[in-house]
Amino acid sequence: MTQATGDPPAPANPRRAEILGAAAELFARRGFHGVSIGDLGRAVGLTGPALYRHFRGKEAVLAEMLLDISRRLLDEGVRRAAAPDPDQALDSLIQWHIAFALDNPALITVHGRELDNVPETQRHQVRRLQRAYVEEWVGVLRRLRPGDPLPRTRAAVHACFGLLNSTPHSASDLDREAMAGLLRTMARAALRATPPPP
Amino acid sequence: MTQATGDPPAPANPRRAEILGAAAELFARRGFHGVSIGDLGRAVGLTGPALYRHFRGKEAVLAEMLLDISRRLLDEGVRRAAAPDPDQALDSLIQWHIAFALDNPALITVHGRELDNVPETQRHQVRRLQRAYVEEWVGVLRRLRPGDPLPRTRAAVHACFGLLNSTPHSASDLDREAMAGLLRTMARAALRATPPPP
DNA sequence: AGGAGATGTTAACCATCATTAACAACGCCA
DNA sequence: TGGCGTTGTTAATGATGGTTAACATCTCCT
Repeated sequence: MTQATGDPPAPANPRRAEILGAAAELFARRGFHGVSIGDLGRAVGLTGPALYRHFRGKEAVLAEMLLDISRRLLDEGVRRAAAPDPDQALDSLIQWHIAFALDNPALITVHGRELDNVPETQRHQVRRLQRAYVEEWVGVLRRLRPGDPLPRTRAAVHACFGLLNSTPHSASDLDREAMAGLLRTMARAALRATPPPP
Repeated sequence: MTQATGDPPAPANPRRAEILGAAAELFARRGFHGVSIGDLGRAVGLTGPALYRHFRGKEAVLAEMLLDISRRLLDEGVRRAAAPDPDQALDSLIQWHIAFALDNPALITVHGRELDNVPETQRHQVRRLQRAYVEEWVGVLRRLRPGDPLPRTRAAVHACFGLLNSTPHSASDLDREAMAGLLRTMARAALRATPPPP
């Protein structure tokens, strides 16, 4: 027994998950504004308005999607960054991010592109989570590059994300294992390279 | 005297350039479908329909923009890749791409995101130009990593573009020179790293 | 059996949008 | 001076979109 109000259900509903999955693919391919509610329903075998039984609206789908991604990235990121040896922590973070990007190319794409279309309150939450995730990386990296000025360390992390998140745009001629190995090698080298003097 | 048909002018019109510049910013920030023709006109101090005096339509603006970017990247890319020493050629390519990305963050963003919204015929042209640009890099890199299987070299180039194109998403706490130096160091290291055995 | 809640559907609404039509001002050359 | 091409404007048009309303099923619990 859920409440009798017109509010969409909060619990983990299989339909909700199905819609979120289809929305990820569509948003990634055509952009948030390029996907209609009709497209979205059709992608899961429904008509457009059926969507309102599960979400408050189109923006709510995006918001929940981005919140979910950001939380998943951060949760595991915190765990991996906690390794005592910064070398191991960094490598563990890199492998985590690569696995996530290879497993969820559409999510990574949307995560990087559509934040502006999330309603304000939730946009702030997503931003906080994203920042926190970046800071996990920055914290580990700072132990490896002690003299590096903080803004540059942060910029290096962002650049590294750009590298790792390029996965969805590579035509993917490589099988998963080869791609993961390549990205890992490149990311490690990029982050360990000695930057020019400040 | 141009022709009396309703066709928009082809020559380098200052208004056209102004519109293209404003469109780049808007498309980068809100996505192609998130920008209306009214927004576009307003951004250059006109009303929406005035745009049709200069372009055949909204898609034509995007098409011309992407064609222009792709051509500029490729033209200079060919020039730089021609350096006899592959080491120098690679470094020259890296610095060219960094300069372009730092000077035109909006263009780089749109270039990477909106290809699907270009009408078919021109989309094919853009794709050809993009591929050709990638192949310039691949050609240089192959001389530096002779044993590397081709698909992996290509994937490495795509990943490197991801790294370099991350510029617009970094909050840019770094001044231009510092950012350029950082990206150059990271890109060089990433591309020179020895990948795992195939 | 029956009633309630969950989950769909179709029809209706209003806003927005891309595009075109009709009309106005300005500059330039014959 | 007169007319034509250029570059604007506002008004109209037709399509599409997000959202809501009204109505239909189905399931499940009593």
